[in-house]
Amino acid sequence: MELDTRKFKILQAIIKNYLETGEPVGSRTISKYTDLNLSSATIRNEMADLEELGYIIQPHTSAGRIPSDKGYRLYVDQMMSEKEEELNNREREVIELKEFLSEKVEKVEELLQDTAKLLANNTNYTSLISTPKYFKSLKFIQLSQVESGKLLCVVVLQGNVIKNKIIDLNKELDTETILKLNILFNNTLNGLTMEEINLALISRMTAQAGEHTELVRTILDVVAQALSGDDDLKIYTSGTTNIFKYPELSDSAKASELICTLEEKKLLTNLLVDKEHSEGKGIQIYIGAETPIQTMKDCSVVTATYELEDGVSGTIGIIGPKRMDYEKVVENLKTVKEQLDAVFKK
Amino acid sequence: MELDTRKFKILQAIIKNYLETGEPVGSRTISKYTDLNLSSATIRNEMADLEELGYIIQPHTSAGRIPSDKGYRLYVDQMMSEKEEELNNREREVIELKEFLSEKVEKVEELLQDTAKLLANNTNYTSLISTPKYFKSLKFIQLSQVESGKLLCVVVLQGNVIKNKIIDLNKELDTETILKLNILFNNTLNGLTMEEINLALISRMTAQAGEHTELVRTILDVVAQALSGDDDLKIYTSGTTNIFKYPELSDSAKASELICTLEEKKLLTNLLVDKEHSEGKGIQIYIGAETPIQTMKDCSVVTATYELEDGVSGTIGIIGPKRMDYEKVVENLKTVKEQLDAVFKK
DNA sequence: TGTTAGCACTCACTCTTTTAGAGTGCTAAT
DNA sequence: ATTAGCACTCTAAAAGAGTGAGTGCTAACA
Repeated sequence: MELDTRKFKILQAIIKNYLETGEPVGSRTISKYTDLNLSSATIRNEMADLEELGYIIQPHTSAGRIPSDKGYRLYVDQMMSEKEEELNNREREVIELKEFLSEKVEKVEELLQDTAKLLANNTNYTSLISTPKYFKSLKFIQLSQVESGKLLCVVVLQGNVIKNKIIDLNKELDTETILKLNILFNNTLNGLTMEEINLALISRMTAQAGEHTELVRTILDVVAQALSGDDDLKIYTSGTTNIFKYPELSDSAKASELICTLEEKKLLTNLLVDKEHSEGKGIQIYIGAETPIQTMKDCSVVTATYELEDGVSGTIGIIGPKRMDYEKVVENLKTVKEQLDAVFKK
Repeated sequence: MELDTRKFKILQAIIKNYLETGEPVGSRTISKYTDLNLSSATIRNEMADLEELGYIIQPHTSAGRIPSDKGYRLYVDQMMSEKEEELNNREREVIELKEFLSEKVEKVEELLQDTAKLLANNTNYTSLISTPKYFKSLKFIQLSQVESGKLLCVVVLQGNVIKNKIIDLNKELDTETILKLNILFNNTLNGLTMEEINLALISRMTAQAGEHTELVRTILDVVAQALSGDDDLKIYTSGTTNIFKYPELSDSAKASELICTLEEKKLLTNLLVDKEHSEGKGIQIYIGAETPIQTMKDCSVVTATYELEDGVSGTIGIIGPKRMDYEKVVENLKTVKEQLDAVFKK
């Protein structure tokens, strides 16, 4: 049995209607509100076929049909039109966003949090956003003695991201030595990435350091830590409570589980890696069981990746019920993505 | 009508029982499970009095009684015994905590987050913790040129808290000038607090700066920002979903409202200031409507303040239903507070 | 005078039954 | 191939009945 044009149309109508109303849709509704001019009985036959094909589901015998995961999949892959009429509204949104975002480019964290909040408010779903994985290369390093026995080590990375650490010295250092170390580090490592700092370089440095070999090693550790940027990955969420707007998610058990997942940010990293379901343009859609996070199997997740430069990127995402307004969400994500790209490039 | 010993005992029995069971408690229960040897009828009479006095409430005509806010207040103020037997258990807990905490003193943020998690797990309520308001005085300042036209400004505060900012210069600076500025700032401002940096000092500095007056001003702004520490106040929450364990909080509307409040960390700052209900030892208990946050009027909140040094402190708190196990919560908070004090003093 | 037994009464809860409505599947006619 | 018609299914909401915990009041008692 194949999906002919009529079945396709009917399926589309069912899904559209369900997305709008959130109620299972019956044959009569489709019969009335499509231009197919078919009686409900005919629709019923087709629906039975569609169910057999796995695109729709009957919650119980005497209910209408709702889309299955497979149905949704088909919808987002083939049915979601990018309506041109909506561009108008969209354009307005873009501008608002721009104004909103450009106010405070300073504090990246705050910017991201606000962006998440904006997204959550706009869509009425839960949003999440991860800090970008910045900076691959070293730009500048500054060592200075804060007080006796304490060496302040400031590392500036490409993209003007700054890390610092105070190192406890076991002996005193004179100003001259510190100056020398500063020059040594900056001359040797400037512009290099984690990978480019190899053993050859390191041994050259330790050789030059003379009696301060140990210290150089310690400082290199700090640099490594900074470059790895492991501990920088932060994930912000917003609009958690929006899930209560959707009865299918808001019973105590499910809500609790979901909110728990959102609180344990670490669990969310899975969402930020997988690119399997990417559909060009850096938008990924996970429907139901497709999501890499078990607890979200009753949700859909849409993510987008914003980029600063090659390979330096973060992720924004929306989590909502499977019957979310995918078009709106994708629109919003695209807009925000563009805005973020723009802001960071500046 | 006064609260004689018998009424006191009965009230205590009612509250204890209610805290344990979570069910309204009836006269028969009290009659059986106290050593007063009174019939249920007598208890009923007393209960009627206690209700008139405002200590207990009847949810509906044919239900037992539950404590009112006033009743809880009396309980935490006068009935909560610090049972010595519990000290044993407590001692064990302390040690566990110590091991747990001493692992990672490095990353304060992580430490606090983990502490919050620990508290939430231990108590089965929601926990919150605020970063300490550090550092009042300036320890060290370091200016250095990262690349042409960009000046890196690192400010180290008492307590080794580090802030940095990159300043865009409108003109080039030579190494000598930067050195001079470094010396100027460190000599003039070292060890001073926000308040001590007065206009006299500032004008002296700008005078000495010569053509770089404007730059000095900019740097002073950075210093001021760092010293104010406004943007440092962070609040972490954990165990949000624990509220679902308490039916009186977990209906959709209330839970949503609560979680929303917890998400909007800014709203929580109110909890961290007010000291009105402090009961020695830095433990504050807010019952129901007493809390400064409207949305928590069905909860009780217990907070403790941990201190680094005079006036430098943060707050830990527990949010739960009014029928929370106050003794346990207070124990836990005390323990954690002590641990944090110890860790930070080290 | 304080305490108690006894009893009628209240009210939330649970369980069952009823009803209404939406929607289906099947059959026979077109 | 499509449709009208009808019996059937199932949910959700409403209505009703029974249960039990707990009360308030009264009258008797020590």
